[in-house]
Amino acid sequence: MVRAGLTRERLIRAGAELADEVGFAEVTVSALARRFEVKVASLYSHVKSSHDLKTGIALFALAELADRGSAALAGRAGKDALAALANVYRDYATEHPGRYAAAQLRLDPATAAASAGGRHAQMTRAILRGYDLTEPDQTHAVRLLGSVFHGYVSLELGGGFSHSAPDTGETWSRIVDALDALLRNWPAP
Amino acid sequence: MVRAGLTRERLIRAGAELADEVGFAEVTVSALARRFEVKVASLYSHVKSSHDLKTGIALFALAELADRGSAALAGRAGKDALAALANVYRDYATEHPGRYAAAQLRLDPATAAASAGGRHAQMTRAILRGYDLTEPDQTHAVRLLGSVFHGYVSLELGGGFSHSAPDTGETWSRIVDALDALLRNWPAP
DNA sequence: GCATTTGCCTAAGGGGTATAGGCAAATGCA
DNA sequence: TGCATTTGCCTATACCCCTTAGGCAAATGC
Repeated sequence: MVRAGLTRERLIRAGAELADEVGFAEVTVSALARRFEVKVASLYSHVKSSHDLKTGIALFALAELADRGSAALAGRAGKDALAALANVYRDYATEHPGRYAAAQLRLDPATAAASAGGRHAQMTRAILRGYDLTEPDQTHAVRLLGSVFHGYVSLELGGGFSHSAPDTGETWSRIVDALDALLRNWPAP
Repeated sequence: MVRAGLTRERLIRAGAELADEVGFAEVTVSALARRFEVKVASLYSHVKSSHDLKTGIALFALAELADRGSAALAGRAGKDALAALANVYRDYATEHPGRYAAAQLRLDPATAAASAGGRHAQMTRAILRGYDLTEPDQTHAVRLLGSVFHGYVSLELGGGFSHSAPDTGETWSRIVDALDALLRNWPAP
């Protein structure tokens, strides 16, 4: 019988594509086996479990998103950098909703530490170098930016803003304006 | 045989409690049946499906959260109101993580329209009456506040801010300060 | 007190997860 | 090139969750 050439990496990539098509929650070992025209049990030599598969997809998405962020940030500073990173998150979520959802998977501390999660925090910190913030305000601002990016994108993706004017792209760019103004004029405690 | 006295409402309440204990994703018709010491099939006279049960829990949580918001907002305005509503969301998520997760369930448009979702948007709009914003900036601001509240709370709950100083309560109150400053000084387009 | 309704039950089928053990294809080495 | 070993995918099996159909007994209504 001809072998399918399964690999942990191929399974994770295919899982990411499947997530974008049907949603991350619907990514299942069985569905993936069907996609490769292979029996379910065959996948268990390559991934430890369904959870392991999903974790793999999450790490993949986190890294891919961090790569896009780094690329967008190169050569930019200040508001320009802020808008660029903001758009990376929003565009990624639009193009790859399943992967974006995967990136939100709760990871156990050890896995999280080894993930690209730290790169994301570093990118936000890099943007803040264009503004005049010192600790602990810088950390507060990192958390605020993370919250806005994640919150907005997930509400928009979840349909929370649908069917209402003005359009969400307009709001997004005004929010970036507002964040820029806030960072330039961060209130004293 | 003694009847258990099942009711749609009792099932949804118990489902909400179960969600807080084991996580919303682990709320299952089977688990609920075990909790009532009843056979699984018995629940299907009260809820249409597993999805219907989860939707019920989501609507319950959305309404409960809106009630808390209304109560907190009564008699407050300006930054005081802003901080009060912000804390309602954060405290609810801390006390009832499963219900908070349930409130994030994506609802179909008809169900969403009949939910307490609209009350949430109205509460945020009410806060903005204490600031000097006109449309469309008011809508942009509503979306920003929603994004920050939801984003911060879900990142904090997901462990995104863990193991790092300063503590998250401190950041939260500084973020409320920052939002207040931003709303008082919203940038022109 | 009896008929009707209601509530929970048993039975059964379908899909996902996971493990054990088997056979054949690929690989490595003389 | 031929044989032994390793590797990859398979069948079989068991368990859990979801869902529907149909049955019997408790509660309700007249």
